[in-house]
Amino acid sequence: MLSFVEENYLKAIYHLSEAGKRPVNTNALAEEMKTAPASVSDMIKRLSEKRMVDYQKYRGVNISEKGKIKALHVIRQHRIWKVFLVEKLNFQWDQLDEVAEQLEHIKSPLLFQRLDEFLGFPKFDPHGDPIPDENGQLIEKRKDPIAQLPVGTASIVVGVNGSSASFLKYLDKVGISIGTRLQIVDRMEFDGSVDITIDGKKTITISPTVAENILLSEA
Amino acid sequence: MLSFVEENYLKAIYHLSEAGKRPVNTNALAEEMKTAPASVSDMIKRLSEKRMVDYQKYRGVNISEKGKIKALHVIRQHRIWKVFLVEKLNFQWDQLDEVAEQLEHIKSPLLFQRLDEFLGFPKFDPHGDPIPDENGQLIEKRKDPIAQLPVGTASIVVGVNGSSASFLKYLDKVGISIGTRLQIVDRMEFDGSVDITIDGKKTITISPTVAENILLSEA
DNA sequence: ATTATTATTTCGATTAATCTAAATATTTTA
DNA sequence: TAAAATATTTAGATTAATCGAAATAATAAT
Ligand SMILES: [Mn+2]
Ligand SMILES: [Mn+2]
Ligand SMILES: [Mn+2]
Ligand SMILES: [Mn+2]
Repeated sequence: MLSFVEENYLKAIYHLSEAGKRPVNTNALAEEMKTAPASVSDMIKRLSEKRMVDYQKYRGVNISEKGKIKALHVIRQHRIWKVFLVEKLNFQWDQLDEVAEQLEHIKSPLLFQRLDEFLGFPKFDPHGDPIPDENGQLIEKRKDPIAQLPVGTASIVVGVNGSSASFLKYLDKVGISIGTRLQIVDRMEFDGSVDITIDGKKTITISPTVAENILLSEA
Repeated sequence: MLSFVEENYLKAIYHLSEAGKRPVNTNALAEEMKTAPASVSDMIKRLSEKRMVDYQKYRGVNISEKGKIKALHVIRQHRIWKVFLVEKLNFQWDQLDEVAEQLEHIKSPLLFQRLDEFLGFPKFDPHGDPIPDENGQLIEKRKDPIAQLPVGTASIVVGVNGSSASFLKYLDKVGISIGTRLQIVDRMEFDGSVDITIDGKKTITISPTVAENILLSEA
């Protein structure tokens, strides 16, 4: 059984390695975990003994298959709780992480089974991030920024890049959130501004920066 | 900030002292916490330094005002989660404690505020135990076993003594749960068996033992 | 009032998680 | 390629939580 701390490390390693694609170095992990590099060295040794990571000193750490499954399990629980907090308890986006970071460590398969059912088996969390299934399978849909899609595209908002308060407030104001249907109606060649229609109702112009940071689903 | 373990100890001290009425001795606490008495001595010292308990060695431990408030806070959270698990996730009684023991330690005033609201500000948990308010106030209603109430009494089931699986299964079978309305229609003098009407529908006879273990509200 | 029994505390260790400072390895730069 | 800079690990402590064994205090029995 992994401790809360070990689970948090695994999750960080998973994310920093981009799902296991590249090794993670000690300082990056120390920064992510807000601990001293020395503490990271210690913890990596522990995780290595538990076969959760592959590790050769000075070479960085790679998550193992076993570790990846565990990490995805925690990520699943994290995201399911987020859905609950937003859908049922009306949490704001910026209040989510602090609580989900705690709730994700609750040990009870039954709880998550029932919670998942209660929420209608959601596939994406409130940020548009996909929820892994019980086996750690991620059905990652491609997400493309508006800026990279052709005029005429009509699709669903599945995520945003970054999460600055001012950007989220802007989205709120113009009426865009996860699940909103957008259509790209025009693109200004001179600066990349885009006209979009929101939910088939009103049409607004968004800046190139905004177009870069709103992600639409491929289908 | 108290650790999970400290919170669990405080709760145990609160319960074993019957809400602070009497001191708790080391062995009783060790048994309750399933630890060695030596560990209890250590922990009591820690809690005493934090002014959560009053302690003189060999004299037992008394919960302090500060400690009582903290304990009631944890108890509140424990019971609110139980309501959630039963009402929203359809947990059985015997599956509750393991999960609630974990969830009760989540640190987030906002979460409990919202959860309380989501559940409609429940006053009692699924076992009929009262939920303390945010200030630790307990509006404890008297609970009387059927065996001690006069014939003619009509009232609501607010709790049961004990929680053996077979007893709970029996209650389930005859259709009695927290909130069920019962009327005492007759009592056999020779053995104390009682005839009760359930929800104004069917009338059944319960044994003296059962009559001793079903608790009705005073009002 | 001793003695025996029981309860409690202290002592000394262990494990998990953390830190600072020092040592060592790797990488970069000149 | 040797020195300088950076990254990482090791060494040695600390704190929380736990334990078994030994010492001590309190209580009960003779
Ligand atoms: Mn070390
Ligand atoms: Mn976490
Ligand atoms: Mn000690
Ligand atoms: Mn607990």
